[in-house]
Amino acid sequence: MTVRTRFAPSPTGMLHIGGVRTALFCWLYARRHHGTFILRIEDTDRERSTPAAVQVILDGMDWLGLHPDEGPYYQTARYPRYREVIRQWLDEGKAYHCYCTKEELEAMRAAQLAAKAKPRYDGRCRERREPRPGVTPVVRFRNPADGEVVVADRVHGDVVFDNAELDDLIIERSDGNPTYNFCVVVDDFDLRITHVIRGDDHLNNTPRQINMLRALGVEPPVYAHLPMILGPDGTKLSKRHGAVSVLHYREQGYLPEALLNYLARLGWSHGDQEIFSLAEMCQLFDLDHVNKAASAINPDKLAWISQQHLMHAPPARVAAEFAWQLGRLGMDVASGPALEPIVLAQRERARTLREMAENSRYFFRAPEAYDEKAARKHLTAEAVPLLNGIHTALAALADWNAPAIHAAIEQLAASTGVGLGKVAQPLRVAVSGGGVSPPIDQTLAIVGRDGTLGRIGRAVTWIGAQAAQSAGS
RNA sequence: GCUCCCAUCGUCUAGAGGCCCAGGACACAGCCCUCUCAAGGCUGGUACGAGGGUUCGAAUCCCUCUGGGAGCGCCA
Repeated sequence: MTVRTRFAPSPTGMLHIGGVRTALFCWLYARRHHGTFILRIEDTDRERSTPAAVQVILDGMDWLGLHPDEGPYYQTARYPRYREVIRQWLDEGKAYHCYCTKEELEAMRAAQLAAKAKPRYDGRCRERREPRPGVTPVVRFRNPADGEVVVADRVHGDVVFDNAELDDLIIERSDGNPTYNFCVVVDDFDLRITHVIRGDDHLNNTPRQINMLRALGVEPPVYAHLPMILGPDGTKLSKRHGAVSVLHYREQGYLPEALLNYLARLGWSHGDQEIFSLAEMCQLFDLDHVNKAASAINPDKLAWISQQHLMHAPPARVAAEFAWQLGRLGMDVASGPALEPIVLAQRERARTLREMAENSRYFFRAPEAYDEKAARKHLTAEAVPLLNGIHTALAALADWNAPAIHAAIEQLAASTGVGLGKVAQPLRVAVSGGGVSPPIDQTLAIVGRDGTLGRIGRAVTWIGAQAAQSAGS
């Protein structure tokens, strides 16, 4: 039997990190077993589901590369099928009409809570034959009254529930719409889902779903309930703490495979390995090494993993996302230097593509001002002869490339009897505007000869102006 | 309140009775490398929630407690 997994988000909010992790594990499991990954949109909540939310889910999955093999299926498109099952269950006595009003139900709940009992429907309409005038009924599933249900969970082991704890849940509302737990069961059955991988907030729903599956005449699929993901502070994910749309991570400059790598390690492990390519994850993922305990997001580690991927991904691939980030900063990529050399020069000093872009501005535009501290330290009167000297040497270079530039700088340093840093730092500030950049030869190679010579000249002029100003004041 | 789940360094985790006076990773500190910043290398500190068992032996098995979390909707 081929593996069939599904990711079933409800389009009522955004697709955040928790949902993505669930989707990832479903996708990974399907890939690992050469199975089918299905996307199903659970939009039976007509009030809160929106097309925009559906689009956000689709866009997010697309950016991440978690493409479904089947679907998306929409529950709202399957209403006739749900009605059919409900009719059948009504005929077979597996479901019944309940004429209790919302007020009655509320009173019941209040009384039970007051008696320190678990609030649940008491089954008072179970044997009712006659309709009740003026009340549009709901349909309830007739849950077995006794015995127990065992959820054979791949991450938690066997979890046993008493049927006595379960009440008869509503499967069709009085407005005729089916409800979530019921739709899930019918869909998982119709779609022949073999492995239900989802958040463990659904563990408590599972025994009811198993009972309904059995009413349908099938044995349940394999279940795997994943632990929750918590915010950096160890509390539930909220808007304040990490519950942001996945696309936000793109804006922050993360490579999708880096995000996915991080998420895979949140709750799953393969010995001591931390860095995984997509292919490795697909090959190694299993349910046996999924953790049972909830885990907190650690932004520092995400950033580190991001950098690892930046350093090891093909430069051409990084360059594509890098271009997008530069564009966001208003850089004119088309008329600037080639991107791949910049990626190569910058990737070990940037944790995200966004950082890389912010640190690469001077490759596209001459600095408008010098970093104050760096200028005070390096753009000094002592630096002027050095800058003039290197200007001359660089202007005379036959070939403009890093080794040649490096040789020129070394030669100047040697002939003037100073260390390499004495030449490199003023040069770095002159060209980049600050005290930090890739190795100076690489930096100059990318900036280009014209740009470099111009910026050196401007720095010398600036030093002169500073001197004149302080002399005059 | 009831039912269910969970519990190893600050964080992510390895660990399926002896290999563990607990290993890796992030973060942190120091050193090395070095034209800056990084990257990289080396070194260091910090953890089995508590109490009872079982066993020759327990982070690993059992019980209780404590602490977290989830569910208990005509929400999904």
